[in-house]
Amino acid sequence: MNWVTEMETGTVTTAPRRRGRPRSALAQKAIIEAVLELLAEGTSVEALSMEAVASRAGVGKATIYRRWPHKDALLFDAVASIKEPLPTPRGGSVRDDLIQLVRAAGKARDSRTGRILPCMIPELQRPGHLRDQYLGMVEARRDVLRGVLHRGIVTGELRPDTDVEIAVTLLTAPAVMSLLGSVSRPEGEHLPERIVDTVLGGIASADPGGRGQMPAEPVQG
Amino acid sequence: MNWVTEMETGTVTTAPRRRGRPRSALAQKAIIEAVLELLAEGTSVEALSMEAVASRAGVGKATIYRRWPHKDALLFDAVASIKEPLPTPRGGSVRDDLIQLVRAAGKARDSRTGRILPCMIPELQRPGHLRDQYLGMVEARRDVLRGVLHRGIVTGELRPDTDVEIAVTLLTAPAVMSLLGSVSRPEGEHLPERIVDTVLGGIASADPGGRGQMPAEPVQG
Amino acid sequence: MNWVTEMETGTVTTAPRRRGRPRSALAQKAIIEAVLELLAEGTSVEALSMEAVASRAGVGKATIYRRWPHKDALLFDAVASIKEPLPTPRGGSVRDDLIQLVRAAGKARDSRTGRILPCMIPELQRPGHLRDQYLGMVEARRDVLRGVLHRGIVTGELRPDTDVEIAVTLLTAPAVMSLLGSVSRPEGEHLPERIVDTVLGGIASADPGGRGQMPAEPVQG
Amino acid sequence: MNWVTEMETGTVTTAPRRRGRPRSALAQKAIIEAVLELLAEGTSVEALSMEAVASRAGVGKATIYRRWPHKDALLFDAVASIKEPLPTPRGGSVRDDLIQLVRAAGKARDSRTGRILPCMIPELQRPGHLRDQYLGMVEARRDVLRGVLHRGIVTGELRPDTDVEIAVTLLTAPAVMSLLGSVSRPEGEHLPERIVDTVLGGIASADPGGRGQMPAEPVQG
DNA sequence: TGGTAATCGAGACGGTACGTCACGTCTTTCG
DNA sequence: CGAAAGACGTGACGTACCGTCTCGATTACCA
Repeated sequence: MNWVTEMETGTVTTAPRRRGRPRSALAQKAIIEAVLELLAEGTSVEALSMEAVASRAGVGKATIYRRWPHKDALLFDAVASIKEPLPTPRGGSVRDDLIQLVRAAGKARDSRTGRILPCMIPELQRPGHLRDQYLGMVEARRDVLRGVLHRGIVTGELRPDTDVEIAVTLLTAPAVMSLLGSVSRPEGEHLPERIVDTVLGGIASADPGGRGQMPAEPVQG
Repeated sequence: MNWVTEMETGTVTTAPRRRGRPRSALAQKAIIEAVLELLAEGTSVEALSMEAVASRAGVGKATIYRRWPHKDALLFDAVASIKEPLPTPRGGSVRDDLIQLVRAAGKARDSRTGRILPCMIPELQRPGHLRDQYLGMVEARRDVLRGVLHRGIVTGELRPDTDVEIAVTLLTAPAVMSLLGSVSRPEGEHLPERIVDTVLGGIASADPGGRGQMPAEPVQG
Repeated sequence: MNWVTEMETGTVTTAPRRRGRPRSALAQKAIIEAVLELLAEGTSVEALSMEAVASRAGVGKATIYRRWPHKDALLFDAVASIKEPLPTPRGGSVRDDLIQLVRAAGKARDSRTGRILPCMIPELQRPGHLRDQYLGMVEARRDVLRGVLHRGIVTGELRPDTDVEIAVTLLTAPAVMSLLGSVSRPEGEHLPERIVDTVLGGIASADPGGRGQMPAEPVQG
Repeated sequence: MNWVTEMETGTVTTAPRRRGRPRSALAQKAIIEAVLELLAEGTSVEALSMEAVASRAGVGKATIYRRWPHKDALLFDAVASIKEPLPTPRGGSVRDDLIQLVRAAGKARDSRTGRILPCMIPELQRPGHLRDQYLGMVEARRDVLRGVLHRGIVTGELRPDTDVEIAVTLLTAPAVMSLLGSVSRPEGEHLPERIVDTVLGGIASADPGGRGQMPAEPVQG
């Protein structure tokens, strides 16, 4: 899942137990924690220096580079370490499950997490480890959502012609908006409920002359 | 609107014409263009060096720093310079207008623009010039969307209890997704139409037992 | 004698009177004066900037470069401008003439002059305009000294086997020392007289066994 | 004695051995050597850039600035490092000792040394480390000369009324002249012998009417 | 229990980019 | 048309980090 465990996790049985002094688990944790502290304090990814991390963690620079090959790798692990566990829908009504998932996703805008995640976005533009692993994490969450939607179609709670991908995108929208941080977002009570209900019910009038539900004709941009 | 025009725009009537050799408009343009080229080539914000910009633009470093005080300022102006003009809805049916706006927003994922915009996201987390100006630009676009939605409520095309802020968020989501770049996005033909129609019509069945439209009871996380 | 006069001195009669605004003689003087002020204030040649000169003189940089091609050229002219006129011996006794010349040379350690001249020394190491012109000025002064010494040999005031070149060097010594500025120098009343009398009379005892006047034998280092 | 040893020399007994990787003695030497090479190649102090030094020495700029705070400091240490050891007179006749000392001083005009030393002269005008330390080195050499002259007075080889300070200045002059480099200097065989003998014996005729030894009357400039 | 070996904090290493300043030239407007 | 003002491309300044490399000191294990 990350650089450190990759290199430390071997076959369970063999466990060749590298000779010499083992690596300090405290140092490991202190380094990750130092990165998160600095990012949460408003240090930009650009301005975050390995030297500052080492100093804040009370650790030598070599101790960091022994574990992570690059600054990017450390950053990714640090960000990955704050991920909440994958939510599992309770299996009640589709509406209840969606509300639960949207609420869980909305937690991502919590104080520290919400300030840290956006730092990684530019790194996701170019192909590479960070992008692939980050994408995997995001897709896992979206798959949970897809599962609930497909179940809703099967149970008849959702219309059979439901555009699942579009629906996933819409239900994820508020969490994604919170990543941007600076745009105004809907607020108030029962936000997850309002979102889910809007997606479920739509906003068009029941019948304003046939418009809204069926496209009158394709519109060219 | 940006650092350069701020310092060059004086009282409209007087135009005192600063003494000495005027700043070269060619250099100005070459610098911005060099930044955009480098970003589009995959250079990360972190790796984008003023020295590379100067070299690419065929310009001295001092010529850059004479115009922008920081790398951030230059980056913001460069990104701001590629903004498309604010779209104006044609004023047909609400559905048509929304499709037009979503399509216009989707154009942001065009080759160069789409690769450049995400670079600025981390800069938007901390208060400052970049955040405020970027926010202003984004809100202007969202206001256009709000206007169309309110008109729909008045004309009866949209339900009177429509949650406008939620709807704005849902309709903006796909464009934002494409900015993030790394998550899977819905694809295929007539994407703007599908998005708008999903938001307009919802996904819930007409009546699977009263669920979907009205919450049975508030759900606690 | 310097860059400016070379290019400005024409035939007296013709005086073609160049068109346009004549060059300001005030600017010329202000520039030289600014250089001397800055050097006397302790600004090293290395730290002395054309920008500072222009600012101090209340002059544009181009006005300087229109007159002198390089910083070195300006520096040389500035230093040359403080040279006292060539001394002419009165033609009395050789001793009196030497004292007069030594005293005139000693004046070079006057406050401002003494602080400025040493700045040029490193520039004299490499061939070039500065070196050649400076060398010419120095040699002119030494030639006056040589003339007096040769006259002394003719009149019998000096010994016929006098090593003129060595004597010139010795008589110039104190002035040269004052260029170094930091070494301890002889002080007290009647310094020129003491120097000349020491060179004239030597320091060896009249007869401590033949030593001192005539070498007992050549000594190898 | 210089910046580096100052900071590395601790209490002789304890030698606390600073933590971390020790500074490379090779880099130290390479840097000094690079400065001397560049100066000897004719690079002026003004034109000598730290970047060129680092490049020539195959060293990072930080490695230089870790050891010397300023360009001046590095220059001084570089120049100080080429100082020949203090000469010790053999203790023969005063004449022999003086010739030995003058010859030793004359060696300073050897190829590289002679081209490097004059670079420092302007730095000696303003108070500061360079001036003080340079002054100390020069005075040590002059003290050796003073010692020989005083011994000569005691042994009777020199006249009891010898003006020691003037004599020191005269005997040092030729070496100083050679440092200045651009003025014409006496040349030929047995130069140290000719200088010493001229100073010892003077140049005045034995008796051209009482002049030369005793001033007829004080002369005012 | 005493080697052996990899770890630790510390910090120097060769580089690269930063943002500033001065060079000598060029291009404006004003007098 | 010259003078001032000041922008131009160039390149060095001294600083800060990068990722690597020694240091002496500190742990574990294995013999």
